[in-house]
Amino acid sequence: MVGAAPPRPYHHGRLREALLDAGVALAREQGPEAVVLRAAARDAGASHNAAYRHFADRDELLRAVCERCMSKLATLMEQRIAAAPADPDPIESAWARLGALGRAYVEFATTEPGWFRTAFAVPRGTHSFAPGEGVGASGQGPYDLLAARLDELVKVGAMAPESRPGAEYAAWSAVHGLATLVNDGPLRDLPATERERALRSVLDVVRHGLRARP
Amino acid sequence: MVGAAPPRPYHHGRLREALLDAGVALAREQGPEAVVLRAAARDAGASHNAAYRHFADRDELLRAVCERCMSKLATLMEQRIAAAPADPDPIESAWARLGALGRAYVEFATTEPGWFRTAFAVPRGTHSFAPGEGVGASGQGPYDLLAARLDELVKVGAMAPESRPGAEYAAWSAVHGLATLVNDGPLRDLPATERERALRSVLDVVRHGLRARP
DNA sequence: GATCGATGTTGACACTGGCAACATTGACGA
DNA sequence: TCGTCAATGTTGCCAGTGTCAACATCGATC
Repeated sequence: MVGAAPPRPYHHGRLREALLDAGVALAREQGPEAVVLRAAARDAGASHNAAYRHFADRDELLRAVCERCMSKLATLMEQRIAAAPADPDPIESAWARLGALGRAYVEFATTEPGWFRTAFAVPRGTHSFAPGEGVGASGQGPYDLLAARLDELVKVGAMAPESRPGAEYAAWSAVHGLATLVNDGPLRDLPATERERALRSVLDVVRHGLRARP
Repeated sequence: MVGAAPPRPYHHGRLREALLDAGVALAREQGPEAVVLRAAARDAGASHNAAYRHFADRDELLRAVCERCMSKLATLMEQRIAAAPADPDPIESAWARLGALGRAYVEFATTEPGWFRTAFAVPRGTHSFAPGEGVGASGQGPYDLLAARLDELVKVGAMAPESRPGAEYAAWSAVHGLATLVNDGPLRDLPATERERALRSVLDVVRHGLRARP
């Protein structure tokens, strides 16, 4: 058994990327707690401690993985907004796009629970992502995408301008709450049909809570 | 230095309670990740492994601590509901109580962030708390308290009966979402005044989203 | 061709969860 | 009275983790 294993070169070449890929894979399967330096290094084909040449500590690796997961969320939201059914009535179209955004958020939480949890597991001490981080193809993050939908609602007259300030908080909270309750929390075992009912209820309340009132 | 340390008895006597107290204290300071068997045992004045006589493993201890934290949340909600301002108009009173409930939820998340995170950090594999667990003085958990408020809204005519099914999801999600975003998530550094604005916006959308529409 | 900085490796330490074997104590029955 | 035993607590150990320090390799650059 001499020379059986082809000796890989001493230097990996793209270890940083490999560590990130491994971290993202771990996060997908088991959530943010599983993003562990030694495991990532193993999967990347390097020995532990190699990671320290690319990340100051475990938190820095985790933060980078979180940012990637946030990008994935933003990307799905972009896709679902683009695919929202168009309606002759611009008001109806605008509501449909907001609904598609909310649906995408919850869809991500249920189909990729590990990624969803990781996206929001940014280590303490780190502030939110800097501009340009955690964004989708359009360069916008989930928050930006939501704000754009709300601005559109005001523009087409679906929502009163007085209601606009603070509306992000309400819409975001409602959808984020359902997503976490279903993904992580007490509603984690809710059957799919009931989950759909819950989502409808949430979107309905947001729509009627935000809409221009006579 | 002979006989300086008063030797505590070999058997602790109430180790289970002491472990729980230590766990709750750790959770309060640093959240659920800090609920660690060895630290709890140290703080309780026993050596590691003593804990295994009372909890099968770390998850079982954590679960018991989570349940205590949920009780604390339920208790605060009960208090704030009871203290809600009464109004001659029963409809207004009912809304005030729902608002007090939502406020209490977010208040708990901001004033006791460790406990709040722990309340919802029930280990995977465990289902929600059994009936009678995680409840306040009235024997009701947060979900029960919310359902009672919504039933009351229907009863006094503030909310249409058709809107009642699924309303828990919407109300709970909205408040839970804000609480986690502010406690744990991207809004964790929101200044207090802005947080208050966000809370108002959330409560407002819930109210107008749920209310009987002409 | 020698030097040096960037990158990877090996070895060590302290911490955790968890298993096994042993120690202490109080209750209970012969 | 005394021996037995189950409940409870302890010491010792192992694997896995983050992190520091010392050493190894390699490519670019003078």
